[in-house]
Parts: sequence; structure tokens; C-alpha cells
Amino acid sequence: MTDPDTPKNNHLLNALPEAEYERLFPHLERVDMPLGEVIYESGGELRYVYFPVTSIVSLLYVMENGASAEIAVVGKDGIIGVALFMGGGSMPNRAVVQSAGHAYRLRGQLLMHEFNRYEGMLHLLLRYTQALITQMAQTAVCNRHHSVDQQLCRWLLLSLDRLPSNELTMTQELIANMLGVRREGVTEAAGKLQHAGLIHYSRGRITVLDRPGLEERVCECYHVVKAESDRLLPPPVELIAL
Amino acid sequence: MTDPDTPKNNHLLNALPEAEYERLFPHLERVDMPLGEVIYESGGELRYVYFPVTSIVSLLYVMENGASAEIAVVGKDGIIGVALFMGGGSMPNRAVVQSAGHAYRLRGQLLMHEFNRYEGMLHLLLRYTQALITQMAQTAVCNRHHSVDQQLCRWLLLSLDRLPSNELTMTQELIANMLGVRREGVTEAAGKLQHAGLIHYSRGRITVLDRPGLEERVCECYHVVKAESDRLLPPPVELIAL
DNA sequence: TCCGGTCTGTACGTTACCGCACATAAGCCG
DNA sequence: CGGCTTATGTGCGGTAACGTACAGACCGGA
Repeated sequence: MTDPDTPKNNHLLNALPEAEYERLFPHLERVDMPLGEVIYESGGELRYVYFPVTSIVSLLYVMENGASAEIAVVGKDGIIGVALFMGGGSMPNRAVVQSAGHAYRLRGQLLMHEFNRYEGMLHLLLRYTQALITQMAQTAVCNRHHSVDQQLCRWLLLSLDRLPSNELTMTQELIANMLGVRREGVTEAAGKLQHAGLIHYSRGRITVLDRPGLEERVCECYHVVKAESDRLLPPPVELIAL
Repeated sequence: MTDPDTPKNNHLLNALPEAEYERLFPHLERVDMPLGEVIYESGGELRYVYFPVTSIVSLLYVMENGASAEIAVVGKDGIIGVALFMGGGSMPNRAVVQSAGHAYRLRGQLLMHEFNRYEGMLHLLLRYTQALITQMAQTAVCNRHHSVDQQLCRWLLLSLDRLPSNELTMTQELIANMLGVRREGVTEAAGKLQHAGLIHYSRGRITVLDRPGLEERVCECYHVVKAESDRLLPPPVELIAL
């Protein structure tokens, strides 16, 4: 698995029993995920589900006054479109590409066929959804109790876990939209991290220099989400071995 | 359905196809839900699932320093123990009785048998879980963007929707724990509502006098959660007709 | 090379909430 | 009635984040 852009780089597709994967493979369509693209609109229909491989997608709630808040972030660990198999068909959230890259998509009907007929897909998707629930719950906790500094650390680490490199393309303005805070607040928090030598950034490009340092500063919320994800969906064994 | 304490008063049990309900009925065990009782501990095993009928249960995250925040609230509309059928077996949250009453419980194994064999139970529970996800997501948004005043309104209305009367037994101290704010903050917010003639409270007993008034003051978060719940799980028709 | 847009840094007054301390009030029970 | 416990009200300084305004820095295109 040296190619970072094969469907198997998505943890869910990779964890699927071989027979089920083979059935789906011909129907997986590789798609471009440009920064800022809206994959689903709030309340919109879900014709496809998306399995990111090198991209990251944010689930956002956009308020009536236009302000926003990130509910959860999905990358190669997951799937966009859980409302499809959960039965609701839509969600009151928007899904936006937060980090450009690629994903593989599948027609909703095909996924549903697999979901209804085969145990492997059903249990895998439900376990992932539970991990997603944990992430949302912890976002709520973090929004209530932790400082912007801590939330920025959490956000950086969650994004980092879903990317192949230690660099992400993201302006402070966009981070502020995700966290639901002022842009200046992000500037200040990011400044502290840069002075501490943990990150380097310039004009929308952030490089993480000292990941352990970030983990020291982050609040418990990150660790709770990480531990629960690992418990529910062990990372691919190939990646562990390497 | 004059008796408020039959299993059918729980919306999920009520929505189940008759044959599936009949199968489960002999195994439903009526249990007391006293105020403050911990139904599940964070990370604990789920031997039973609970269907509240006259009680309300809060899903709480308790932080390392002891502070807490409510993630979601479950009453006659739902079930406690989604981690069981989602596949994780546990969750990093505590479930605490927020309003005393009764519930019907079922052995986890029995529920799983039904869940794996019959479509009705599966789809019903997944749709409910999606509604729960919406509630959690909106809690995150509300914690970020709305004032204590608005959050109190949201909390009161969400609780009210899950109770038969317009009165709830709950000290300001406990509400503060749920919202993750100071007790004094609740005192102040509740004082405003009382002066406005919307509620009356004294020593742990809150009476809602003007529900439409509350709905005027509440933030959009409540309406989003309500609309999505109604969409995913239409309230029992008997109740609509009455 | 200069211009214009975008990204980042900084400053200032304002506000909401916090932490703490303590005052009042309401019910419980001897 | 009196004394205890618990619930609620209030005040005050501190702080984190907000809204606003504007200055510098960087980059790409004309």
C-alpha cells in the first residue's frame, strides 16, 4: 500500500471483508474534492456516499445568521453520508471539503443494497457511526469548557490524523469558521503555538513541527475521541506494522 | 392509552410492528428510575437497554476535573443504550436519571436478537439514533454560540417535550451541571424567565406557565432538533388524534 | 515594478460568564 | 418555636472571547 490514493486507503473500505469489497470495487468512482466544495447541503438528498482517501470533509452547522460551527470531521477514517443508511436520508448539516484531495464515491442505492444484505457492511458502518457520535459529543463538551487554544490543538490533531503529511492548507479565517470563533482568536492561539515552536504557518499553509508538543497541550477531548475511534475501528493492520 | 405507564407510551415500542412488539412484551421489565440514579457508567457494559416512559435520562460527559456537560436527553421518545446495537458495547458517557419515573428494560441479548433478525426493529432504532445524533450536534452548536438564557429555554423545552406534565423537579444546581455552567448563571437566567411570567419555580420545582413564550425566546437549536425528531420518528398517531 | 488582494498581527473598549463570598429564604424536624 | 439544611439571590473583581478598526506582510498579476 504505497499508493496513498487507492480505495483501500480508506479505513472502512479496507476493513470490509474481501468478498464485499470485490463486489463494490467496480462501482467505486474516484472523484476530486476541491477545497471549499459543498458535498451535501443541509437537508439535501444523498445520492452518493463518499469515502475520502486524501481529502478531509467537515460537517458544519450553519446558523440562520450565517455563523457556523463544525460538528465533526471525516477523512480516510470514515464515510460521508451516514444519514443514508441510518434511514433519515438527509441531515441538517452541510458537508464541506476542508482539505483538498480525493475520495471514492458510491451510489446510495448500491450501498443500501450491500448494507441490507450483508452483515459485514452493516456492522462496520454502525461502528463507524458510533465513533462519529463520540466525536460530536466531545465537540459539544469542548465548546462548553475549553479555551480556544485547546480547541485549536484538538482541531489540528484531528485533522492531522486524517492526512498523510504533517502539512495542511488552511487559513486562519477558515479555521475560525470551523471552530465557530473569531479569526483574531485563531491568530492569537496559533501565534502562541508558533512561538512555542510547535507549528509553522504562513498564508494558509500550516506545518506541524512538534506533534508530541501539541498532544501535551490538547484537552482530554481529543484523547477521548481518538481512543474511542481506535477501539471501535482498529486502524488497518498494514499501517500498524509499518 | 389513558395509562401513562404502559410500554406503549414509549414512542419506539409503540412504533414497532405489532408482531415484533408481541414477541418482546413478555420480556419487558418495568423498573423504577429514581432521580440521580446512574443507569450506565462511562465505558461500562450494557446488559440492558431502557425504554423510558415517565422518566427522563441525561447523557452526560464527566470531565477529568469533575465538571460535566449534557450531551443529549432521552425520554419516552427514545432508548438508552444505543451503543449496544451500534456495535461498540459502551460509550464514554454516563447516563443519569434527570427526572424520576419509570422505564421498561430489556436484556441486551434479546434486543440484539430482534435487531439482527427483523427489519422493523433495525430501521426504527437507526432512525432514532439519527435523531439522537442531531440532538448532539445541535448541543455542540448551542454551546458555542448561544447565551445561557437561550440554552436554558432549549433545555426546558426539550425536557418538557419528554414529560407528561408541565412541571419538572430540578434544582438550579442540577440544571447548571447539565448545561455545564455556573449555578448562579442559571439563577439569573431563570429569574428573567420568572419575571417575564413564563415559568414559576421554588426549591427544585419548576412549573412552565407559558410555553409559547419560551418558544419565542429559544434559539433555533431547539427547533432544529424538534423538527428532525418529528421527521425521523413521527409521534404516535393516537397522540396526534387526541 | 508596482498595485491590489489576501492573509496575518495588534490594539481597544465591551460583554458574558466565571469564581468567590455571602445574604436571604424556604422547608424539615426536633 | 428554633435551629438545621438546602435552595436561591446578589454583588464584585477577574478573564476570555467578542466586535471593530486598522496596520503590516506576503504574493500574484498587470
